[in-house]
Amino acid sequence: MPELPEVETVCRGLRTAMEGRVLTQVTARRPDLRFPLPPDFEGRLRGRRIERIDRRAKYIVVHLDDGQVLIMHLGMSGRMNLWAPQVSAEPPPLATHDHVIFEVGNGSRVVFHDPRRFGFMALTREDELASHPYFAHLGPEPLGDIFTPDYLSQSLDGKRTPIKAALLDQRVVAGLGNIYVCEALHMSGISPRRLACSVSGQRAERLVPAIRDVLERAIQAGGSSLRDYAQVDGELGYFQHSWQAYGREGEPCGQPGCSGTISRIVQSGRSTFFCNKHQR
DNA sequence: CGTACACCCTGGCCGC
DNA sequence: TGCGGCCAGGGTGTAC
Repeated sequence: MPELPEVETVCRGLRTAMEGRVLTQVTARRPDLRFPLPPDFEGRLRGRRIERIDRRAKYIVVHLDDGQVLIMHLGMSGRMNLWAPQVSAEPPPLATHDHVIFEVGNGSRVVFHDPRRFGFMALTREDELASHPYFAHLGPEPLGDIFTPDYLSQSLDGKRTPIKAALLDQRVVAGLGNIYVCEALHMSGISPRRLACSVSGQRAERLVPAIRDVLERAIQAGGSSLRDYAQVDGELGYFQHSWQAYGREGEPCGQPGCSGTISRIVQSGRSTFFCNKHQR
């Protein structure tokens, strides 16, 4: 159930398991993920060495030694399950919704598991990556240097949509999802219904660090759970985390000094959780 | 052009 | 226990 911090955690796990190693075998058990897999998907990956694994927004970007790039997206329910020979004598039996299996040169195995099949994989080339349809229109990384209060104010200028929707727009900032938008707005005291164009000045000064904060703390939590999970069952893609607003309808607002209650509303078809006392 | 909404798919949970 | 309805963390295509 991945948002940016979960994808970052998955990337870190995959790096450990795969970077610098050869894909000895790739098996796609069904060709129809969110989009059809590219032609000869297995053959184009087999025998390739993995040079580097990056994250861009919620995409996992795998650079191969022949200039190809494997792009993976976990969608809503995608996970990666790791297995290595030192964990158990035999790999666990394949389960329903285990769609793609990557076998790595050191004998370990990575399995893409995705019940809802909103996840997808694509192949492109290094020199076409930036202009690829998935990447061409992405805004800056929320944890990068470009994403500043000034940048945010400018890019929200004139937008009459609610700030909640604007922050989910990947052209404004790339990689924010429903949970962390709720959390960052809660932390910075901004109403999700406020018009995007009115988030500038002091509000933008509060919102940008709040976004960084919630993401960084979640990545830290993921990092520590990664160690635990990898030891237990190698399952990447989900970790326990406690939210201040998300999923807490009817509970007291946790903000220090606020006596409000968390409400749930629907904005552009998605749940928004917020405190209508301190978020203005 | 920007915004709003349906849709892709499966599973879990809740109420009857 | 069984079943229908509702919900879910994403991204895209279409209609206005």
